[in-house]
Amino acid sequence: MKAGTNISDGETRVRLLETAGRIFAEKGFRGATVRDICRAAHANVAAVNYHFGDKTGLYTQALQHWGAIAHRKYPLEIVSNSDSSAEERLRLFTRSFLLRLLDESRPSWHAKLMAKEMAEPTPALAKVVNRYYRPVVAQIGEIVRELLGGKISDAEISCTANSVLGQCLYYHYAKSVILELSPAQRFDPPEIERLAHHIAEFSLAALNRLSEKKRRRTR
Amino acid sequence: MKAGTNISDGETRVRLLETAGRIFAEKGFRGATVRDICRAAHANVAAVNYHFGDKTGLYTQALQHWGAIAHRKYPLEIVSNSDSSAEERLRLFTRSFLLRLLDESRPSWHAKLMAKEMAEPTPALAKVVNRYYRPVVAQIGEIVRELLGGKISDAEISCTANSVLGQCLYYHYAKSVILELSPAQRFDPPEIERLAHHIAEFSLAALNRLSEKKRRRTR
DNA sequence: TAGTTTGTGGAACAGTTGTTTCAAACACTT
DNA sequence: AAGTGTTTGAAACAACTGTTCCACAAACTA
Repeated sequence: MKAGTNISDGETRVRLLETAGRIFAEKGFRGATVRDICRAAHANVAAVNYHFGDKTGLYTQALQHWGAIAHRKYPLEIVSNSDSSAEERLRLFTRSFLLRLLDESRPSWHAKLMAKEMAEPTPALAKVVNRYYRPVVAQIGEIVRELLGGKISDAEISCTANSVLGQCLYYHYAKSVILELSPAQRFDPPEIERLAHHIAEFSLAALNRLSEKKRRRTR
Repeated sequence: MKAGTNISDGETRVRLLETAGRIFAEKGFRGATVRDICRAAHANVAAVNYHFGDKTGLYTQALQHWGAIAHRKYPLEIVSNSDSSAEERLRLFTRSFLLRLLDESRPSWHAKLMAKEMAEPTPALAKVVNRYYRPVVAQIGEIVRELLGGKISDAEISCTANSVLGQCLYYHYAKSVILELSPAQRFDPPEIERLAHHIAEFSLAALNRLSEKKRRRTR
């Protein structure tokens, strides 16, 4: 019988899930081998196929596993349910988003897995994007809409949200290049704070200017 | 004897170089197999090791080959030697940079290879970054410095340049995710034009606002 | 033309990959 | 304790990987 129906599936299953998240995040889907993962998880090679059917099954479930953890650890409500102004929520957003992406100290592998998915999509992309990335985009979209004010087309909102997201994600996926260009660059928490602050202020400056322009035009 | 010293190395060499660029750009270094490349280039498997030593040799030389082509095709001088204002040069920059990244019609694989390098660095990263990406960063850095005005720290310049670069590159490396989120999104030349325009206006709004603020503060 | 270098083609090699097999060990019910 | 289904472990499989070998053709030199 295939596993997966039982709730408490032993512990090798979760051990594999946890370890797979780390290794997939490090080496990508193709780069990570089943044997690597199993060795790190102190499990037999056959365990992957027994518990998850095949490698892609393990990948998909690891993605969801860590997605749920990230969801619990960095809940979006902190930003969206806040009573703060839109400006302050944007600052909160860039800060928490960048922390998710760059903080090495805590096991925030879901963000790294997502980044790998972006670079080299697998069939699991659609599900993960809709479940975990769409809310993030929706959230920054709302903030941007509020800051721009007035009635703006969805295309414009989308572009502007992308501008904020792009600034944040750049530090993650171009990290190695940035380090090559300026080896002095650090990515410790205070530096992350500084980068998040800059992105927020840059974006707020743009948004304020653009909304002013819009108001002046409609006057 | 190893090849490479002779200038006209037959034609299978260049055929491999050209084909390898395309396939490495599509599948990345690990994903692309020597057999794939050789089949597409109508060459024997042994040809790779004969002409380039090994797979990484082919990769490195393909990277440089297409780097040189991109350098010839989209010369930076168009932007930096222009007599236009800094504003106009920023618009030119985002437009030409985004075209390099997204235009599918012409074989601009160097940008795609660079993006793959960013996601999963190989030992060839350092050379390629210093030769082809550093000038790009330097250029946008200069434009930003001029637009911000006054004396600004290098760290600040760097952050701001990254903000512009990040906005552009997002559309390239998150392309599949963007398509999943909004399938109606197109990436044809007029749409690229629109995106480039948005990025330029967003960034200019931010830069103008920030330089105003700076001026007010130092007054 | 004879001899040497240079390039090519097909086959094979050694290593790694995901996956499967099957017997032994385990947990759990009756 | 016997019998049940479930999980593990070591080995092997088949396919694929980069790479090498070697015979042969083509091009050039003397």
